[in-house]
Amino acid sequence: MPNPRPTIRDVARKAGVSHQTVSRVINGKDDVLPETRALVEAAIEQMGYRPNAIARSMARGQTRTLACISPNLTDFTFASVIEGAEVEARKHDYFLLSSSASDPESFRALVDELVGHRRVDGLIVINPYADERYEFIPKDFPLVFVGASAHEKDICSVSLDDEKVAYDATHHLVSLGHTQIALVTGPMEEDCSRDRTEGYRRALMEAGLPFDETMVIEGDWSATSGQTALQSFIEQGRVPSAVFAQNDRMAMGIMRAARDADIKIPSQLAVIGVDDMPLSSYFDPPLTTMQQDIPRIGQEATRMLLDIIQKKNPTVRELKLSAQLVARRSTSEKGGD
Amino acid sequence: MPNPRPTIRDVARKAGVSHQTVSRVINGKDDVLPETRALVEAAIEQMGYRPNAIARSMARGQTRTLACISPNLTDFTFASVIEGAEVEARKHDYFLLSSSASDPESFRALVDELVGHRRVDGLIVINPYADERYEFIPKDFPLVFVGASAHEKDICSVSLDDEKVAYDATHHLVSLGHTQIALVTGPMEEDCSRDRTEGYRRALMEAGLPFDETMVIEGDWSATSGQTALQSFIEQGRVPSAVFAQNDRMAMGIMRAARDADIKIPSQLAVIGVDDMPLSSYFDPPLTTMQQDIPRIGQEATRMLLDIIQKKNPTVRELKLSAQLVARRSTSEKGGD
DNA sequence: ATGAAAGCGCTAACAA
DNA sequence: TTGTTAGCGCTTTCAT
Repeated sequence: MPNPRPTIRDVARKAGVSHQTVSRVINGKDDVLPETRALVEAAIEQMGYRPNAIARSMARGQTRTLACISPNLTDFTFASVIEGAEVEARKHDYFLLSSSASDPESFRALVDELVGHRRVDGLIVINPYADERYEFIPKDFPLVFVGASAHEKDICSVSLDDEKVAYDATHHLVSLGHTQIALVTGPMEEDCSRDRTEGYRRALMEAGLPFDETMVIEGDWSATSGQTALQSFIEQGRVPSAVFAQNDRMAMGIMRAARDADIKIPSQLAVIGVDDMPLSSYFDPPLTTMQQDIPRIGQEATRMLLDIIQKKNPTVRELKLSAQLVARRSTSEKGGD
Repeated sequence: MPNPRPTIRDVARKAGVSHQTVSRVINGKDDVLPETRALVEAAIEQMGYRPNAIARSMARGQTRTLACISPNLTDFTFASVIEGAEVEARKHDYFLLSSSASDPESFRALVDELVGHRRVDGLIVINPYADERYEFIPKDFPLVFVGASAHEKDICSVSLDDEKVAYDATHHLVSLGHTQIALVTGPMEEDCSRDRTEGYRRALMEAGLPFDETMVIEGDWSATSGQTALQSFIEQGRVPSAVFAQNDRMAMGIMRAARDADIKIPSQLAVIGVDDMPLSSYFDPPLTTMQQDIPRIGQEATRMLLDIIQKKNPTVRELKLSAQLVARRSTSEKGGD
């Protein structure tokens, strides 16, 4: 750049007004004479003036930036939440700073930088109870949880209605006549996994089926863990007729293990997952799953957060979204694709 | 919060020194007497003082924030680049603001906010030539391209060596004895697709095989487009013995179409992709692909950008990374998984 | 409707 | 080594 960027004062000088008037113009205040405004706008145009966001933040005492901390940025579910949150933030003229923190310590450091140094106006935390990170969450700051409802009653949250989703998934298997329904869970330290297990249990109960602990295997959301889970059933010689995997990736691992063991899906083993990730319909066979509107979760979280920041005291403080059954061929030959 | 956050001056008053001395302490300058430092640090501790990042940005004239604009945040490839970039940025005490712009107009608006308003110190643009967005890229600003090398010679870039990757992939098929090798490309308006097509052509040439335009179908990176592509070959009754899909998602669609048409993979049709996305090894059969280290791309881009911002002159201005063949069973029964 | 003055919380240049 | 004086570029009173 040849000469430094013009400031509000440079524009003022050129337009022959005070810098305050320029400020009024760029902020769209209506108490400026049309001709004065035109004068200022011409000067702005000629000099290529652009307001400096940092200076504005400084003077206004707010950054117009939100942060979203997630265990990682690549998991499709997290990325979708972030994208939904980002789009909504931009709609309200906010930016979203998304960062990943894979462990409590890096989470702590991140929060320290982001919130401690007042770099953002609000914080969205995805999977707050994934590990010990919740200890480092600043409760006296605009905050929204995603993926788990808050244990503390005054904290806002947006999540999937995990119990209901699991109930519906299990019920789908029950309604197809299955009585040997296995469950592969996420890490049991996550509320989400426990809630989904609870929904599974309720569906069995209602169907008059026993809840058999040996039919439940804990996974870690990865395809590999699903594969391992089914393999262990196979080794024990007690292959169920259906499996409810608490997410699609594990369902994919289960289908892989079934293929390797020549178990036909769905005739010998029905499989249902949760998420409806992009390629679920391309699996072989296409995967039946509980489809959730993930970007919406991010969107709602951002809305809530902005309400809190603007002191509007959100009407809903705990939002639970539902998921829809998408029946494909992994549970019935008649399923769609 | 009870009383407002303490400022550098509050701390100074309490410690009985000037605010400047406090500034020196929090910035780790060494020209402070140990006892003075201790005094100040005690005051900081007692008052719970934390420096304000915005004020620092204001005074220093830099934000310590970088931006990365991508077509979207959910595509695994993009998300991986972003994650790699973010991790590297944090390592250097910078933040990364990642935003998505699906079309040129929203790209323009985003750049205007980010760069025009000086909200960030540098910019990484993923897929700059995806559409007309390159017109809106500010060339007089610290900038790094990802996914395509720059047409203008003074712009830095990090990308995959697309020509070579495609050459290697095609060569793999040739070496397996295939002579009817089809190609499914990404959008031909993207350099990446053209370069990969070029590599495909070169491998054929070297093998003495003709480059047949009718064996090339343009896709859009989606699984659906891969599926459609193979279906159209099938309809024409000219199914090739092998297909090189320019990414894994399209390869997945191809495998799906083959399954639907009872074409056996790899015996009747060999398939190879590019990326090695997380579930590639879970496809049926596991997909042979060209594996790239995507986070590394983001990492290198950030490094380059920081070089530009700090020293103004990166040693390498155009970095092309390579990819490795991962042979699985979609090209040969003997492949791994 | 417009301007003047005061600050937001910090860093930088210079002085002591 | 430490303190003083100026800003950074803007918004926000409060006058006029």
